[in-house]
Amino acid sequence: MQISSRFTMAVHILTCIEVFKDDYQVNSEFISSSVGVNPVIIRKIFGQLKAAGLIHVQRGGNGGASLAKPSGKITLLDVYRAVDSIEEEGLFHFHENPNANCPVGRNIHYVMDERLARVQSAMEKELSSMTIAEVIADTKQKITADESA
Amino acid sequence: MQISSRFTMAVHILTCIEVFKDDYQVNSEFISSSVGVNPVIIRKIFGQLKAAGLIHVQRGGNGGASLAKPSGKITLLDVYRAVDSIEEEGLFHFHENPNANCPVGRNIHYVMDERLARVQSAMEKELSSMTIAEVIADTKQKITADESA
DNA sequence: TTAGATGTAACCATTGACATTACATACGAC
DNA sequence: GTCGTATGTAATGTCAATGGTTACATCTAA
Repeated sequence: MQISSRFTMAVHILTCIEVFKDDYQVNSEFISSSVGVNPVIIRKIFGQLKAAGLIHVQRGGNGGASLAKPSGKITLLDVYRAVDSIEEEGLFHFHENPNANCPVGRNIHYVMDERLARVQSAMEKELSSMTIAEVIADTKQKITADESA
Repeated sequence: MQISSRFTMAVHILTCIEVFKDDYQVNSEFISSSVGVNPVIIRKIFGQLKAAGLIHVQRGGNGGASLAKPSGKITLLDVYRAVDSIEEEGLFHFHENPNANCPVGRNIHYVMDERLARVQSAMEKELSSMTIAEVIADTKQKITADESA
């Protein structure tokens, strides 16, 4: 089982918004061309990023998206939480019907929960240490390097 | 997207094997009752755990499963890798058709890969720090505590 | 040889992701 | 105010993975 590509698409979207903001109208059509998916998919992710307070979205002519806060203040954890609804469920999915009449079945959930939470925390800590600003910086640097080659 | 419940089932299975080995014949039927799923599911996970060298499985009367190595030598990462085929794919799923004609689309994969690998490593490091022996010890302790209450 | 266990193939149902069309809704410019 | 343009979202379809279940071949200890 893998984490949905919505996450990498969302990072891609935020990067595009910032990189192209001065030169293009960054709307769902424009971004869909860069990401390589249907514009509707982009709009749905727009909705999730907007709900999380990461971007502003405007309708109408000259519409499109813009960052709601500095890229240095947006961590990959923010993005991950915005598009993957792990809040309620957690990263791990526990089997649902362990037998309460079995000593192991009755206690395994309790015993594992703390450990699974630690694993998820480790992952989230790493995600929270990275910002969109860094991704943008690396991308721009790569673009420049490619052009001079 | 969540990690398959096969992982927590596998931990449950390994715990059962060790906890009940002296008092019961621990076969797929027995375990399925504790885990709360169909015996065939248990047998499929048997196959994955066996392929990973974590258990021995024996057919026929008095058959069943046993640990192939001390529980203290089996980490949760071993179990995770045994049942979730993340080896080839990785934890994250990248969108597959970024536009090579777009400066961002052309480079986003390269820029993100290193970061995603770091996140996965952080998670695996945490998983590798926990052993089945610890899960068993906590489970036994919980059972004793419940009985004396 | 036989009872009992695993190994596995062949289904089915459900779920979630992602794709796509279509259209209602909102906003800016004139 | 109307008109062009972009978002918001419902409806539908496809595809893959999970988990459930039945059935049966295969193996093994007694």
